[in-house]
Amino acid sequence: MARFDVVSYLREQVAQSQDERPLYRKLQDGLEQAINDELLERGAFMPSERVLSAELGLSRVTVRKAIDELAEKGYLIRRHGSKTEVASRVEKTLSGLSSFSEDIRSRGMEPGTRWLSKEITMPSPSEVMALGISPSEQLVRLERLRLADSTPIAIERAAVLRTFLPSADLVSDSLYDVLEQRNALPKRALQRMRAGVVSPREAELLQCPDGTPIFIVERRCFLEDGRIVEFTETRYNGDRYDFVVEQSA
Amino acid sequence: MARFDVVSYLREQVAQSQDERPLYRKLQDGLEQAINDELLERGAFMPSERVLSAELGLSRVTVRKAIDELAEKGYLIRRHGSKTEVASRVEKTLSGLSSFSEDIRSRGMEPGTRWLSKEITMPSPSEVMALGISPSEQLVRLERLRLADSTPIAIERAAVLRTFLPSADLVSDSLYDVLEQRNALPKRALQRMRAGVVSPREAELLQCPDGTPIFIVERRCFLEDGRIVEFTETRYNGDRYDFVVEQSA
DNA sequence: GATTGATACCAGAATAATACCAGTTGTGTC
DNA sequence: GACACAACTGGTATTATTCTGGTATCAATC
Repeated sequence: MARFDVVSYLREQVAQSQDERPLYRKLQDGLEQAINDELLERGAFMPSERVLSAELGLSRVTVRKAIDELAEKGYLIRRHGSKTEVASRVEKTLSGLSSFSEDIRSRGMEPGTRWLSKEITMPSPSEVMALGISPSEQLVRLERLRLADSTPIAIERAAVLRTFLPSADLVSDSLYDVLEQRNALPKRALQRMRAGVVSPREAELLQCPDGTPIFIVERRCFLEDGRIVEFTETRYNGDRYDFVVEQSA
Repeated sequence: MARFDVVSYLREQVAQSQDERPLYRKLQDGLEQAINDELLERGAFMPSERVLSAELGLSRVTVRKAIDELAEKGYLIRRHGSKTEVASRVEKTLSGLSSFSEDIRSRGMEPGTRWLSKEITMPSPSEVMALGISPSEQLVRLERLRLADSTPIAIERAAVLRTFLPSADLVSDSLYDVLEQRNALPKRALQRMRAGVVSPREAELLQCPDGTPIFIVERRCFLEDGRIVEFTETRYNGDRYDFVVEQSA
């Protein structure tokens, strides 16, 4: 997109005065919108901070803050001495399915993770059923604790076929980043939600009392061609977590 | 939402003098209502305390107390030096949530219903909040047991505004049939799902043991013009019921 | 004690303007 | 093409002001 167009688009976004957002937030939201709507194309370069600052009538500090936030979220790529580039991939994998981290952040809390184990191992009976494999076929299992404001909130156990993930060591932070690099990013998911009661091990990991209700989410992720990639079970402390969904007729 | 709109809406809420609620509670309830009805959108920023105090004619202590209470409940996010933000429970848009009867039938079981009560009555505190009515305004409450193959599986409690349903006797089988006849068929719903533990009364009705996990679904149904019609809470026996939904990119 | 008001002060965020440093890109010359 | 230099870029820092939430105090009323 030509600079002229981007800048006037952003100028409109920032000029909106009927709401209480800080200026950097208006610019951030405007940029994010421009990227999502492909007014700012993937791989394109942004006007420089100084140009945006001058053209939008904002201080460079304000412009930088907006850009930094989007870089943090993966929308933009920052390189010292070089113009900022629109990332060629956007984080979202499945529409309407936000990541745990996004979800926790949206509740005003800080997300965190603690790895419990990453191994190649034999599948459990439910993993055999879910992934449709033989009981003697090994898989990669990733188990971690999910935190919100440093409080354990969920135990997540992901089982991934070795076809798509040969080694557990490939995953440092995000499983989906690795799957994407390997052209195995899921396009469809089935989620099953139910309630349960905390087990002694879970009670210890989640630091909650016996009898605490558990919100259990099983997720099966599929490629476009229908092959299953991953089976993940997440067990949330039911006293601390809920799901909100929207439905329209 | 524009500050002007928020402030005049809240001014109306606070001006209600027909009840005994303290001022901070009126403001708190008004804010909660505005958030639930999405007049105050998730992720939006509030006017500052000082602006609200001046515009609503309340002391800042009063405004702060209302906001603090909502922040404590997770509706608002407080950040020192920065305006208060409406928490965004990231809402997932899901397809495939079907009616109870359809769902049970698709599992090869026969759905059934047993009415526990149909009455015009005073609202509970959560119904007051959910429907945005005054505590002295009566509503229609319909309580029934949901069966699968004659086994009790859920307790459903629906509260409907008398604007849309003047009498409980109008409902013989399906609430939605009646609402449709009265041109009040909901077009949109928000559902909140969480886990809990069965109460003694529920254990008796659902014929399940103490400690059984409960899958709780709260549903708020809206007309096309945004007005709320109904607030329903359904408590499912977690050992017998789960939800399966599909999502795609 | 709870509610509510008025006022004062503190700490942090948002924003602006300016200066300087380090890295990249563009341009001109050989 | 290689190289030097200028211009541009992002990165960091400083000073300053204003607005924000956070805390405290005194006071009146129910």
